Amino acid sequence: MATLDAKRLRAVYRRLLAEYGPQHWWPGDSPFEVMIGAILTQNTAWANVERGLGRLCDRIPLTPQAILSLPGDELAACLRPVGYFNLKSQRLQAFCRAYLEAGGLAGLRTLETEALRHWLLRIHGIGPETADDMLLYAFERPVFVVDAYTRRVFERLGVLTENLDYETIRRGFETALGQDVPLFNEYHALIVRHGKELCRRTRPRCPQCCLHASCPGC
DNA sequence: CTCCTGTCGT
DNA sequence: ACGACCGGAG
Repeated sequence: MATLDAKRLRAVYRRLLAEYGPQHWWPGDSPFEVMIGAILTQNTAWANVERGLGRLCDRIPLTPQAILSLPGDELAACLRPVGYFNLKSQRLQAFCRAYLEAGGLAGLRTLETEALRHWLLRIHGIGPETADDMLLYAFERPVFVVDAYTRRVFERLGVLTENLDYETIRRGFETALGQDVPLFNEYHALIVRHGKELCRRTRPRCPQCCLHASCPGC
């Protein structure tokens, strides 16, 4: 991939921030809650995740020990509004086992970012995007999160070409933008907001889009 | 590529 | 009645 244009990426960021304002993603929750939220929100609307977490919260404290003590089918029942509840019940418990084995937050925090990333990716149910969500929003590591919205928005803008693999895109953004945690945090949140509301897969609302003037896709 | 699944907006 | 949802595994 040709090097991403840093000025272009910053211009897009400024425009999105001016349009939507700060998104305040995951500011108040504990790192552990951010991590389980990252698993539950896989291909799932966040509103449904909040319902699932609320039901779980009513039943047990949100700790790895309590989540592991709950029988898998009862955990799945709490997670029903989330969708994929049987899968996510298993993924959540697999994550909690690994989390405790690693010595919890205190143990994980000592790892370098690359080592922590590889540790996360070895857990069943954690792929590149979920791992990077955790690295950025729970551990505040300078990792740019790439998701389906990122691909769609920047392909339409002519910044990305199709069929680029995850790592290529992630490194492209990180190289262009520098290691800036607050920027990565806000940028990803803005991309999600924009992809959801305006730059939708079908029938994108191009006439209302704040990036319309600089977008060759419409 | 297919499966996993409830909930929302259109 | 759909399609889409802050994806990942087989």
